[in-house]
Amino acid sequence: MPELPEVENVRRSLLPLVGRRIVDVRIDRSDVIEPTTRARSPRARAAVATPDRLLAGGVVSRLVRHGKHMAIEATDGRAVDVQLGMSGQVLIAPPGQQIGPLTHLHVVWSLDDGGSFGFRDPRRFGGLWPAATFEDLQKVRWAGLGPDALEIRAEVLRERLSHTRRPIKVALMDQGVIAGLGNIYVAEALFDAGISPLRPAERLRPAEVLRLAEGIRRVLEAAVAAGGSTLRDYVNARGEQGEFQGCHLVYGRGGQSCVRCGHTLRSRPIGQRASVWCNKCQR
DNA sequence: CTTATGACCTGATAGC
DNA sequence: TGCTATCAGGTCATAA
Repeated sequence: MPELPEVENVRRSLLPLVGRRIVDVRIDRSDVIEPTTRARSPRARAAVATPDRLLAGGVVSRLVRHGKHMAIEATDGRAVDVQLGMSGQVLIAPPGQQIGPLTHLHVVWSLDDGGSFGFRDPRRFGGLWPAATFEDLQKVRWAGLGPDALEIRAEVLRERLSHTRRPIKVALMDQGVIAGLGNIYVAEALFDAGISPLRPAERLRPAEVLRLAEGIRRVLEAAVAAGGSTLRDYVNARGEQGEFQGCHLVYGRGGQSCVRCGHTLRSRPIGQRASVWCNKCQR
């Protein structure tokens, strides 16, 4: 999916929404709303997927990100948690323009200035989770998330890693441990820190956790500044691609040479996910 | 409790 | 050209 840098760029490109009133919500596919309740009856589904729960009539007050989640809040308190999953996009159209036509455009919000924004998700691993208030949203949807990766502190990370023997790569992918990293940025951060993805998390030494926390922040800050990574689908709300894919030092470079030492980068699945690292630089 | 596995979806690409 | 297999930025429920 969009990982933290991509979600942050979506958030920033959506900031023109703040202060706009939502005058209409068109729902083309109600099962992207609270998709975890997909098993419910059609009647219950319809009750969950109403314009009112999707901020109809409200004025957008804030866009808040935590990890890979983004909340859209209205001045009356209502909020919607947006999760992009693997292929989700939020797209904005200025006054006088249309978002589409596009396939898999599931929800479109119309604004008081004639603009609009929409939620698109071909693969439907993402979704929208309405809440009565932002506090409810945090309680129900965000309480299980670890601290945001962009601001991770070494002492906090050390505590979070100290109770699991899973490979560090797998632990960092767990949103309950630290929120925001996915397959790309875990690989890049571990390379930056010089730590093998296979190391049991609880066995990292304090100095290594310090390097790791710094590596995570450094990589994410650079990726945010570069507009995120576009491998295939990712675009921000204005439809612009990211540039950080050109800066990947290990992700997607299995079999090529390490930019630091020249050794051939190793590549094999860890925790069911493709992983690439340098055996010499990462210990 | 922690950890592993399959399921959920579509679409792009590689190989035959 | 057209078929099938594989893979992809991520969770989630369930089983071990």
